[in-house]
Amino acid sequence: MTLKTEHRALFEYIHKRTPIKESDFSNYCDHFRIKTLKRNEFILRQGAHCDFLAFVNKGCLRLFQYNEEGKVLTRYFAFENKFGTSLSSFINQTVSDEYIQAIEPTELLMITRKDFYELVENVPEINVIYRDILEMAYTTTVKRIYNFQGVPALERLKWVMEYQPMILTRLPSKMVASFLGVTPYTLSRLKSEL
Amino acid sequence: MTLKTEHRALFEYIHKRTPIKESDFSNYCDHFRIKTLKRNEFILRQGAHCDFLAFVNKGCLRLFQYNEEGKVLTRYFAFENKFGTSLSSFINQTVSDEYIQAIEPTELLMITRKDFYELVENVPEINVIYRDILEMAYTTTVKRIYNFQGVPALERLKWVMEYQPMILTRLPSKMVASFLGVTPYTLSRLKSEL
DNA sequence: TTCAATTGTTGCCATAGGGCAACTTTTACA
DNA sequence: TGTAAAAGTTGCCCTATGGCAACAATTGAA
Repeated sequence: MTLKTEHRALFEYIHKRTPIKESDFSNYCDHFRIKTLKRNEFILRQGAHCDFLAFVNKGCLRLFQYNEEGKVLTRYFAFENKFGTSLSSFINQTVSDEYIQAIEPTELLMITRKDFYELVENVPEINVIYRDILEMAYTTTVKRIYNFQGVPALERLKWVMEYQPMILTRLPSKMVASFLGVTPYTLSRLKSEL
Repeated sequence: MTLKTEHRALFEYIHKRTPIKESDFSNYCDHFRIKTLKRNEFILRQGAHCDFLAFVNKGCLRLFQYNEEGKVLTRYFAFENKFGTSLSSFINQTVSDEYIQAIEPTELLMITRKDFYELVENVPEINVIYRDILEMAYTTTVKRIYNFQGVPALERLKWVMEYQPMILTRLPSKMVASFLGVTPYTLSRLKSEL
């Protein structure tokens, strides 16, 4: 039995991080169900419980929240071959402060929290993958803190240009600004300084 | 056999989070060795590998790094009953960007990375504790990002006053400023606006 | 393909926070 | 416990970024 096309990228993702046989993967990969989203469609809103984990096959997810003054604060973009979830809510089964939205027409593989934790307990490769997700999420956020604390906006922009160019090429500038923690006016001005 | 005084607080910490018998804990608690630090003493420097996890019995640790211009960026203070380590380095066995320093005369329980991961594999309670540490580290850093991205300095100060008052009462103002991401001048001015 | 709606740019001024200097207060340890 | 060094405060001015308004460019749905 051969793998469905839709599960191919996820298999490669896992295979890159830990030894895994395609035949084993195919035993449980149907827990990851395909879901397509239109541009701007939400899969999580503030106040809801995040009970899923999503792997991006195609398209892009944005994680953000609103601050007290109603300003949009963008924390993360998940492009192809990345996982997206509101991890704090997913882990602790608490209400989410964050929204998750598709920015482009998007195809996801989604697994429920319950199914995922069952795989984490019973499938060593998924256990490794979960550890990997947690570690990456953590190290990414720590880098981001140091960035906001000690790096001026123009340098943050240059960093994104170098290491995450898709953020600039695929997303509206308004969202890039929100990700960088500046207004669209300022981003526009920073660009002209490059 | 009764628990040594030095292991009491760690036992309580674990006990609060997961069922555990004192007699079981005493089987492996000697992996956590006591270490005392003088004020300002370092236990980790940038460029070293962080191969330990420290539980603070008494005193306070500061985690920080320098940015390109040499400015001190403080990320976290670990007071009594908190764990401190440079988690990215600890997890990935990479070189640390961070320093860890005692701010007060400090008493720690330290366990090596090797011993700790052995306990994580073999002792269910320690496995739970490790998951807990990762989750808290992650959710703390995410909150901090949203703080820097969308909350003005005066509000950040008020937040610390309410939720982490020890930062203000026990630490020099210079370090508080660095933690808040402002200069000591600005912190001094913010205080007069309260 | 068009055109209303959204997004991006830029001039102008406002504001938050930075940095220096001078001064005061606190601290540490001889 | 005296004193030098460090830390904290404040006046003054500077810089980075914010916010409004007017305009230009782009977009997407009919």
